[in-house]
Amino acid sequence: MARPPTVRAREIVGVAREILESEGPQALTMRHLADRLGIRAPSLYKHFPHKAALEVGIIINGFEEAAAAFEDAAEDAAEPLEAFVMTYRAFAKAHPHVYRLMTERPLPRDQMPYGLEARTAAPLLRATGDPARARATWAFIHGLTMLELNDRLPPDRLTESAWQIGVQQFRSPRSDVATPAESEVQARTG
Amino acid sequence: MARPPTVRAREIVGVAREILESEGPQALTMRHLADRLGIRAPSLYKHFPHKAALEVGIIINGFEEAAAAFEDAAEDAAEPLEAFVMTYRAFAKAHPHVYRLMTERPLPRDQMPYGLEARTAAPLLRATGDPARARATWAFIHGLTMLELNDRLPPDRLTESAWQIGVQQFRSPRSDVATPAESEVQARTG
DNA sequence: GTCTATAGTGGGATAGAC
DNA sequence: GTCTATCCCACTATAGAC
Repeated sequence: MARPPTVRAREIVGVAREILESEGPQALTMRHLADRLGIRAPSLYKHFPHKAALEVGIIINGFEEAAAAFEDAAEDAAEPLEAFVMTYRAFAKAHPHVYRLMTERPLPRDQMPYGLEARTAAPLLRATGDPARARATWAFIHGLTMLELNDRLPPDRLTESAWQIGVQQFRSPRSDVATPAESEVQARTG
Repeated sequence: MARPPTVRAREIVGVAREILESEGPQALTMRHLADRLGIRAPSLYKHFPHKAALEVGIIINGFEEAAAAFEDAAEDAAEPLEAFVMTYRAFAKAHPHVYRLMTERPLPRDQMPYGLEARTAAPLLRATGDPARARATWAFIHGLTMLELNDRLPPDRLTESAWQIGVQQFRSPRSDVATPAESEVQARTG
């Protein structure tokens, strides 16, 4: 949020996130949220100009939690990429609807605390060593995560193998093939 | 579809897909579709029991088009994986809303023509050589595709590098690290 | 910060006549 | 296969009083 949210706004975001996580996005209506809070729907508009602002609050909340989890996982990890992937998968599985909100639309960067995106991306950046490589690795992780969350894959054992293969491939740069043009170092990885 | 669709049903699906592609999912309403067809909304229910059945028609339509494109791309390709990725990206970019419909929910396999899923998956399976490897590769391609479609990545040059790195990694199995347990051969890759 | 009341819009789906 | 008429649902948002 551009301006720091009030205590009450934070409470409302918390309840909104609970509704989203436990009942799904269709259930996150202004009426339902108000019911849960014991107030009337129109009162919510004193705290948030529109529903989208409320969702931005949930997104920020999710990023803060994810960033902390990724940082914890990176501490003293013998295999940083494995540790990251495990934590990432666990976060998405535990909060599928929040995860979708965080990844399915353009990030509202102008309404987010400065540095939060970079902080969340930092552990993977360190584990991969290069911003472009980090993005490719993230794409793999995100892709398999979404296919799992959306129940899109046949229920077989291949998915676990795919996770292993992907981590294996991205763990460190290949030494047996010529590498493409070195990508410039850049902090922002998203 | 379980039963072969009538000619009229096919026409309706075609128009529905046009609406979806050109105006987005919110625009795909029974009323709007009926307007385009010059009929009334209730009449649509003589052709489809509910809106979901109409969407299944669009999904099948999309798979048939994608499968044909992938097969064309695989013919005489010196670099099968590069060729596949180029075609896949182009399909998703040309039909973003159809692509989302095809990947964002469980496949309605029982309502689809037999073999269509496998046929669509075959070119990537051949390019990667192994079902589990194919799934990992697909996850990377799908992940980066979705992040691009959803405008989720910062507008920098890293994304093109990420595409290159991913293709490089998955082009052939690594020879410089020990491989994990060999995954069993299985045709169904999704 | 909360309320009541309500405007305005949109959606999916059905009954029954022709 | 199409129609008319209609039901019932849901939503965001605003005005104005307390």
